[in-house]
Amino acid sequence: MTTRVRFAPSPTGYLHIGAARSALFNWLYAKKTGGKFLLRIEDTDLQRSTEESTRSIIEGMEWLGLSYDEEIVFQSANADKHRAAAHKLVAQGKAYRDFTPKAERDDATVKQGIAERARAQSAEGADHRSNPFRDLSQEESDRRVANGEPFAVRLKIAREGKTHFKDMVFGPQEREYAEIEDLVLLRSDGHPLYNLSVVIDDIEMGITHVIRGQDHLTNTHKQVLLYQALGAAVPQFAHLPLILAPNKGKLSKRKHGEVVSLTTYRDRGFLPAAFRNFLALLGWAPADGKEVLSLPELIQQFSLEHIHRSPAVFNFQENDPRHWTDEKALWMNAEYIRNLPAEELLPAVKAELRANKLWRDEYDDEDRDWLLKTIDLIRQRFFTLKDFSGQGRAYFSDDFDFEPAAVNKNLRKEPRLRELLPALADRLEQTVPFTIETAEASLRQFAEDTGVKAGLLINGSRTMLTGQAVGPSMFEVFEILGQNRSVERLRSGVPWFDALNELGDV
RNA sequence: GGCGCAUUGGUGUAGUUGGUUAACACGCUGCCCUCUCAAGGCAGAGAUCACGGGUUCGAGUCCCGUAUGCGCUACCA
Repeated sequence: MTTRVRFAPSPTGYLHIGAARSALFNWLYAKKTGGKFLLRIEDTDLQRSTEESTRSIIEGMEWLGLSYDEEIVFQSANADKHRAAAHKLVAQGKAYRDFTPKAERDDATVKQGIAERARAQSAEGADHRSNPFRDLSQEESDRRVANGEPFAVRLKIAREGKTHFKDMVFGPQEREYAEIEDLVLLRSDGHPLYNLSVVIDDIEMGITHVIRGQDHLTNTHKQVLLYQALGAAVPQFAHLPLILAPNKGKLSKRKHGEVVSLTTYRDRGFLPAAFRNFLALLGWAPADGKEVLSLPELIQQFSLEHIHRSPAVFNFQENDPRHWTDEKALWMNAEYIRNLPAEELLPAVKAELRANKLWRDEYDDEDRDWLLKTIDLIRQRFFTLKDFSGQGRAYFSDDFDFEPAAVNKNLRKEPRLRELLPALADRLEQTVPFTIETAEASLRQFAEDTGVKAGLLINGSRTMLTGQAVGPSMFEVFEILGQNRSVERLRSGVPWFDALNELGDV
């Protein structure tokens, strides 16, 4: 039988990284087993669901490269089927109508309400099967319906027994029926509820493996009961450990902001492959310990058996721009930027340069080789795609900023540089041909002639040419920037040297 | 309140059926390289394997309890 898995987000916000990881694991499992990966949008909560959110989920998945098979299923379109199934269960005596008036609940205090109700019930000796309408006669029930009395539909769970299922991650699970209440399938306004909808849709879609967050682990028992009542085959389940915030609390938008949104990583210069690789390592580890994995390797290595059971902490420090997200994610991205074949990195760099008006059409043809060489040179020190337009700006434009700290350290400290640098420019202008080797030879000779350390000139040049204190080997920069631009930039400094001194300490 | 799940250095993880100094990656420190900063190489700090009992010749690995965290317990999803 072909594996069929699904990712079933509710479109009530952007794509959360935890959800993105669920999608990834489902997708990987489908690829691994040669099965299908389906997408179902659980938009039954009309109040909170938005089309915009649906779009962003799809975009996020596209960005991660998680393509889905078959048409997207919108759960709201199946509401009639869900209702029909519930009514059929009533007709079969497997569910019953509950005419108890609906209790209003306050979202903010539900948890508290649950605990209080539980305490009250156990105090008066009531159990989950105490509903007075559970054993109402068919005639009486029909009479009330004919009278127009509103009712919810609840699943009728046997008093004795237990449910079992074997979770592929958490192992064998069982639960006493006594622990499970007669769950509501249909609200009194006819609206189908989550557990019913999920089960009906999963059956309908032929889902063979349900891979989802651990928050659904205990609810799975209810769903197993539903599969059985419906006479359907129970799929395999695999629950994934949750992803927690640094304080081991819940990772939420409200509390943690954009760091939990997948789009943030796209917008801040992550390579999808890098983030995907990082995400795969949250709660799962390859058998051989090799962590940087290409997509084929990831698929090949992936297995549900190597997912572990304890929650993963997503480590980041709010209010610290340097550690705004997990350091390993940042490292992974740098790793990809550094090691991907330059050709493969090119499209992402192009998009970044374009967005910052640094792209020139020549990069597509006659200057393509130069571009590739430049990318290769500067990427060694980069962490995100943003660095190509930030730190790397001077390679693509003459209009770049000087880092105050760099100017301070490499230019201002040595007043002689205001004469030395233009003189060096003269020397380099006469260096023909102009290559890494000849530029180095000329500069070193010039240093010797003028009696200064080569390092002084090198570091000064770096800041003059790139605005930065750090960067690639200077002689390679000379060559990449070319003789004209190098010479020009070395000379351009004199006027603002003075201006800078007026600024005082930076 | 009840039920469930988890607990290996700061973080992510490896530790297949209990057996010598608890492994890897990120991060951190130092050194080397060097024109800077990375990368890379080398070295190092950091874990009484949550705690307490047990079983055993021997436990991170098995059992019981405790604590802590998380999840579920809704006419939310």
